[in-house]
Order: sequence, then structure tokens, then C-alpha cells
Amino acid sequence: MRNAYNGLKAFLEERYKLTNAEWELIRVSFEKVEVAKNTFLLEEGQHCEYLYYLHEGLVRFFRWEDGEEKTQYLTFEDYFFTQQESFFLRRPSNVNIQAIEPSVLLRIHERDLTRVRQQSPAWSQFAFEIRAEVQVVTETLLRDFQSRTAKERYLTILEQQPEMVRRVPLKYLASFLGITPESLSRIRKEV
Amino acid sequence: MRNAYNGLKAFLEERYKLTNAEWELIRVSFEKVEVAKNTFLLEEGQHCEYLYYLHEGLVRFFRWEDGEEKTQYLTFEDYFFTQQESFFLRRPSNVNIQAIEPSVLLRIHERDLTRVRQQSPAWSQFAFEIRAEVQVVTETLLRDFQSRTAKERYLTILEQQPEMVRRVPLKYLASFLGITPESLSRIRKEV
DNA sequence: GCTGCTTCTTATCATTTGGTAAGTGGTTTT
DNA sequence: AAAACCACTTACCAAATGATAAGAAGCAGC
Repeated sequence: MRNAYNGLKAFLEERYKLTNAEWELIRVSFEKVEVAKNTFLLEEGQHCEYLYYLHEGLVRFFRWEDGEEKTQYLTFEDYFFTQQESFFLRRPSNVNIQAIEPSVLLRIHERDLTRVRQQSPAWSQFAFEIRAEVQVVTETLLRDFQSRTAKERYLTILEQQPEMVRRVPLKYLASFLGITPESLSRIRKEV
Repeated sequence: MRNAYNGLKAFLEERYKLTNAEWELIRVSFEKVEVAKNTFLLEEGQHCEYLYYLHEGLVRFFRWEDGEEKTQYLTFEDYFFTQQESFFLRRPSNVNIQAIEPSVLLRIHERDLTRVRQQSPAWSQFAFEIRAEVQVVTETLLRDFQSRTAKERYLTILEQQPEMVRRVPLKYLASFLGITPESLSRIRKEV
């Protein structure tokens, strides 16, 4: 189980060339956070001040709607996340972010991010590209909702991200798929 | 019916302070394009080389799936669009972009965009923020698919963007809503 | 090891949406 | 004008999903 900073470094170096100075700047700008299961990293209405690198664990994005929790996203370890609308546009967040496993994260404050972006070309490139990548992921989810049934979407997850089915409680997964827990339970029985 | 360049300028100035030099740079970097109804601006498999400002008209993003056209997005006049995955990550596009009304557009080539971004702080800020804004729109669509029925989504469009119902052919709108034209027809009858 | 709480499952019936087919109306082609 | 399309509608039945209720299984606190 490697160190969180090594994880971040490896993530970046797999995609970009980093000078020692750049990495040093990045390293000192990220703060390590360890949280217990069910800890909130952001609540609705708050301003999201951090960009997170999730080194270990699992977080979900959810909101309250019609008296129910609706899980909008799930992010697994070795990836980045933030609440974009709040972080980039400085608006109050409309979702909660919660770690649903004990998690290890690195986070960078918005004020420090500006400096890193200005002083590290590699980071600047990375920041640009990961946003496009997240947009692609979101569009893929949207596309699947437009043209596939819940059962088909579930089977795709089962095949492509079996980890998700094992680690995410059914009620969250059902909500992520846009169906009730009962419906997902039925789908699982049919398979 | 104002000039396309004036439209672009007004769009930007409503949100950002532009110096004369900045606007001049932007103006000469954008090329005007007028297209007939049903003209393709991008086809699947191609690389998207342009960022577009739609001054007048209506375009749709769609892909072929199961032998059918699936409309993924609709963009109306006085807004920007591109195929992000292709334009920003330099991958072949997985969607077609088609003007479904006679349209007037301004477009900027990727090579020129870099220069504008470097030389205009206002543009740089704008480029940053509009991507976040598009992400928010995409997430809102996704959220609606997760927690609302097709009928509810249709009624929201009818209320908030009645223009869309008037101008978009029913079969495209149905596909955008993730249902068949027959289902949308039934929903309209019920209302 | 109990107790109580939450999650998950199962069953039944209602609602929503899909698939198919046929029909209407408008537009284009010839 | 006739013919051939195309978009949209309507109707009927099938499939998918929701709502409700009840029970089973897993888990936390005592």
C-alpha cells in the first residue's frame, strides 16, 4: 500500500514529464487527509475550496431530492475529484461529497492551485486535460441513460467495473443507475 | 438581426472586460461560416478542429446506435460549442454535429485559439469558465435522467425552453429525452 | 449473544415506456 | 395531379420500472 504522495506522483508521471522543481511545488501544495467511513468532504450549500486526489478509498456525490438521497457519481481511488461548479465558478455546492470507505486523500486549496498552475507547465496541461476527461465520462453516462435500459447499464458496470458492484452498497448503486433498490434487486436476480 | 461579430462581442462583454486589442485579436481569429439546414459541421471519426460560436440557428449533436440516430445535445444561437473530446484531447469524434436550421456561425481554429488564449486574459478566463458551465449543464441533464421520468423532463423543457419544443422536430426531441417518438407523441396528448 | 436498525430481497399490482402496425397529413418528386 | 416519401399520431399489447408491503439477512450497540 503505497504512500499517497507517491501515488499522486506516479499518476502524474504516467501522463506528463515532471521536473524535480515542479514535483516539489506540487508536493508541498497538497495536504494529506485521512477520513473515516461516512465522513463528509463537502456539504450542500458550502463552497468547495479543494481539489482532491483520492489515493485510497471511495467517495460518492449525492444530493437530496424528494426526500431521498440521489447518488450522482462515484469516484474510486487513484483519481481526482472536486465539485466543479463550486470550485471553479465559486458557487455554493448543490451536492454532498462523502467518503463511503475509510479513505486517504491529498487535497490542494484553490489559492495554492493558481500558483501551481502558473509555475508548472505539466500541471497546467494536466489540469486542462483532466477536465476534458471528466466531461467525456459525464457525457458517456448521459448517453447510456439516453439509449440503454437500467439492466443494460448494470450489466456494463458488472463487466467493466466489477469492483463497483462489490464495493458500493446496492442502494447507492441503484440510485446511481436511476432506479429503485427494489428494481436493482430484481435485475440481479434475473441475471 | 445583428452581425455575428457584434453578437460574439456582446456575448463576451456581458461577462468580461475586453480591451480593444483583445477584441481585435479575437475578431480576426474567428472566421464566419453560413450553412444551410442539415449541413454537417462534424462527422463521426473526424477530428474536430474548431471551436464554434453559434450566432444564429440551431445545431444538434447525434450519433448512430442500433441503427438509429440518437440526439445527444441541442445548442441554440448565442452560445459556444465544440466536440470537446475531439477538440481538446485530439481524438476522433464519436458524434456528428449538424445544423438543423440555416445557421450563422463564427469559428476559430485550434492553432489560433492557443494564441488568443495566451494573449487575452479575458478570453483565457472565459475559456476556463465556459467549460465549467458546460459541465454543469451536462450534469444537470444527467441528474434529470437519474431522478425524473421522461414526461417530467418534457414538461420542464416545455416550461423553461418552449423555444426548443417549437423549433426541434419531435423525433430529435424524443431521442434527446431518451424515448421513442411514439412515446413523446403520447405524452404530448396526455398533457 | 441479544436487540434493534439498516440493507437487501421477494412478491404483487400499477404506471411508464417500448415495439409494432396502421393511419393521417404535409411535402417533395416525377 | 399522382406517387412516393416523411413526420407525426393513435391504438394495442409487451416489457421495464415504480410503489407498497412484508420478510430475511447482515451489522452495530449493548
